[in-house]
Amino acid sequence: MRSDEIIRRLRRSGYKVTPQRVSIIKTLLGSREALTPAALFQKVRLVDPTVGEVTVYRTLNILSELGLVCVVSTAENVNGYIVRPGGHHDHLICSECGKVVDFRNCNVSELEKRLASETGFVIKEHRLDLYGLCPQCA
Amino acid sequence: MRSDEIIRRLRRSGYKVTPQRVSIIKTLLGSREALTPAALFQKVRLVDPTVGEVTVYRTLNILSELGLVCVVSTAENVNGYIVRPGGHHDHLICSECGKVVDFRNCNVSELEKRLASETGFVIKEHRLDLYGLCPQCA
DNA sequence: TGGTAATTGAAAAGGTTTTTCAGTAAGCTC
DNA sequence: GAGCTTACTGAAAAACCTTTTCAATTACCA
Repeated sequence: MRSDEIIRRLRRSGYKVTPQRVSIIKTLLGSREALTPAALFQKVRLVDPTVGEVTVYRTLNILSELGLVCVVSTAENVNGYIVRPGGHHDHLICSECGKVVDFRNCNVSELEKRLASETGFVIKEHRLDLYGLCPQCA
Repeated sequence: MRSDEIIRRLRRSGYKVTPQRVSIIKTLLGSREALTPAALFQKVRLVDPTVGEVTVYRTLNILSELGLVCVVSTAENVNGYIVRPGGHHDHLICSECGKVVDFRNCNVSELEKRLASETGFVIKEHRLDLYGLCPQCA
């Protein structure tokens, strides 16, 4: 997803496009790894010192509400945010360096069907995180 | 998993078995749903008023370290703890009432193989959470 | 170019989790 | 069992993380 797509979505949903929000979105897009609010704030402040930490939180909440970012739980019980690519996807996470790779076609629909009939649940969505070591850390 | 198994594991790892820890473990075992530290504290205090909130946190950290409980991220960005049944398992979570059902035989090993060869990752474990509505809430 | 309502940063407030500390108790040794 | 040692406890304080408040500012529509 590119920054102008995200910005368009923001505007379309009635939010104003401020320079602070643009800086935050671009910084988030520029990072391959999930960023905690604090880490994102540190990075943004280098590019645009006018951005306050509160605005980082507020912007992440908006992006999260709009489904434009998703939350990754890291090892230390801290939530990291990464930009969500279009459509459903899952994560492959390096336990060592924290790198996150998205993937699709996870194909758990068969499992969903089986569980639905066994438990009576109506299954709507899922989240699959695979943990391991990336090529660099392995 | 039964409370005496957990208690044995605690003792074997060099931790003392105190009445407070026993109360916390039994309360956690008695709940089918994941409990936040605060919710667990409320429940424990009914049974055993000598247990302080700090001890709940400390005990959860120990159980987590020993792999005896696992963390479930709930909708509101709050962490809930549930006792981990022996071996690997995944979760089926009701978005409405928060009920968590464990299941096994999730069979993502084929997917793991494919991703390993595509990305070069060494995959060690995974976590699969399915979200939907339980029979009561549907 | 105004006007208006949302947005901003800073400070304060609100929550959650951890640390500190003096007193207590589990569990080992005899 | 009794004594000893070391870990554990609750309460308060501290440390974090996140949200709310508020006056000033600014995006964006007409």
